Amino acid sequence: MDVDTRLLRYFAVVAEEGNLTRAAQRLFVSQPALTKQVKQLENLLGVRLFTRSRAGMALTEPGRTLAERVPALLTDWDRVLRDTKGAASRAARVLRVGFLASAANEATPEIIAAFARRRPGWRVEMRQATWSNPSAGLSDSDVDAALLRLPFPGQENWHVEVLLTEPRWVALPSAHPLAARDRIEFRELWDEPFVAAAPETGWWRDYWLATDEREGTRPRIGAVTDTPDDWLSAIANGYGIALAPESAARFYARPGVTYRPVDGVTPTQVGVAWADDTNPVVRDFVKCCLGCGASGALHAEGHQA
Amino acid sequence: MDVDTRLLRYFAVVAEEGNLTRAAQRLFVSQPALTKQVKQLENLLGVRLFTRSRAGMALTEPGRTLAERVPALLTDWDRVLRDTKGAASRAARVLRVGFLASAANEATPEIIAAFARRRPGWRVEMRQATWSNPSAGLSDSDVDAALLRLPFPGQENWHVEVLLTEPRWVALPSAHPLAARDRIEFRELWDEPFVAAAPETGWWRDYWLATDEREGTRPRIGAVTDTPDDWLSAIANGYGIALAPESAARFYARPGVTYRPVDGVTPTQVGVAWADDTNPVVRDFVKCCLGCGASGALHAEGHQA
DNA sequence: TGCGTCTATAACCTGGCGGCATGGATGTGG
DNA sequence: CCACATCCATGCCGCCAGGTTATAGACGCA
Repeated sequence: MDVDTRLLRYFAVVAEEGNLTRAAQRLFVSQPALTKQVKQLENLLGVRLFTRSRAGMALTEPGRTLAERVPALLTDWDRVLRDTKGAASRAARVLRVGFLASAANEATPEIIAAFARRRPGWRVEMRQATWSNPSAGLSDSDVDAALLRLPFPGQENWHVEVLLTEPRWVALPSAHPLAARDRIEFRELWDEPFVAAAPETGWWRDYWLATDEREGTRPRIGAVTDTPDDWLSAIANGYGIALAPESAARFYARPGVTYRPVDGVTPTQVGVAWADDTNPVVRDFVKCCLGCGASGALHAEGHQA
Repeated sequence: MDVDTRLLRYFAVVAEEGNLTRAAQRLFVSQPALTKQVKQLENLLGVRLFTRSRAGMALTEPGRTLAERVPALLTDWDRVLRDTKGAASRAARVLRVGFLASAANEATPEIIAAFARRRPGWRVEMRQATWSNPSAGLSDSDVDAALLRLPFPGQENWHVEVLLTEPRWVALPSAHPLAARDRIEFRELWDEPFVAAAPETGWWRDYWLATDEREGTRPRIGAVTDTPDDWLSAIANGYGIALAPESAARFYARPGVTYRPVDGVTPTQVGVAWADDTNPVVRDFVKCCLGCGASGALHAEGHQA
């Protein structure tokens, strides 16, 4: 009897949530689709897994049995997936490193060089990820390690080391009145339209909208972008403003976009994350990040700030 | 990253077989369909799993990694499936027993009665299976135990106890010339058209065509049926003849169909099979089968034979 | 009585799976 | 040397299953 792991994921979330509507939101599918999928799983097994009521979905006895064991199945599968993809890159002597645009910085070339010295014969393959993939391929085991902005969704599932911390600034259209100012209070930006990440990124989106630091004020969304290019264009074209790491001022300078320091938002960090702590090659890479990354990045920053 | 277990099953068979064409036959799908599925799995993982050549499909290094671990994943899933369905029947105090039509006999009611005495409060739910499901639901964990004709495909995967042995006879249209005879040599039937089970039943079909006892002569197929009713009709209408257990002469007597003893074919057995040997209720049922089943069945047989 | 909060149903669109027929590459035997 | 057998790949088509939006139905609450 065959099942798609998607069905099992869906089931697990509904079981945990006890509520179709909320589960559907978490899974980024419509509620009717979830209804159908749950029903299909029940038909497939020939077992009623939930008792429905207007209060929500409550597990039946066999439903509980299933719910207890599905998570292990799914993590087993993830593990096999990782090993398989890992075997491919190991065979090719390639270390796959994902990164979010904003997480690569002056230190990155140095890290790669250091790794090359430490592991001759190996090649680093850098893969840039879009915002809609906030773990930069880690969650699909598409990469062995990732350079990321912290915090990121699912951070607790991986090994993470912080590489550097820097303040968040704001990127605005150069014509914007506030662009003339030297420093800006975040409170002054509450009513501005923001250029945001896709909704599927969950609280990652919220983090860069700083929803926690708005005292309840709802952010206005002026545009949704998925890559640095789109993002810069959207800002330059006046669709909105956006928070960005200080280093973006150097890496993503563009006519029409001005970066300014902001007071009143927490700083952001760059970190390296990886899944398999038993892989010596990955550990070497992490060491390179920590070694030259920390000093190198700080050095560069001190230089240019 | 979601996968259907079907993909994994397909992959496992191709990996084991090393040959798409043969794997497709084993899986009862067309070879192009398999090609596509294997390719899809490779695309999904972003990993080349096989190296193709005219010699067949050879696993790559990552392919080997995957092939080593997929069987365990699949059996884990089967296990969870069994536990979930089992939880449902346990909660309802129902013992689900599958049976192939020809495996139920005079002893069956007695077995059920004995079980009812041993487990008051429990109910036995008898589920008749079609020929296309030779394990009578055991393979999908749809039943806790099954009364089957031995041997059956996948027999080695389950616990099995033999309940009785009986010769195979032949069922023929009453108008058939051989119906006038008292005994028939199997060799005389080699050229007759047979009423057979569906091809998907693999060697189960062959067993009832007695292909092993034809010294290479290809059986002729006159009709394919899935249930006793169809089967009887097909024979009565002269589409073909068929081997059948001796007891069928009593249980499936019908005008137009005559049963005759056959020499030169191995006898057949009825057995009880079950998956979960740790389930005390199932063990009780098996005991009932062995206790009253053996004596009862033999008794009844002696009576009527 | 009307509203908010659940889940279920209906109608529709699309993509993927499976089947058949066929192509292309490559050894093998008459 | 050519016809054939044996592999895997491709093209085309029918069908089903998944997703979406809109809406219905059940029920508690103000």
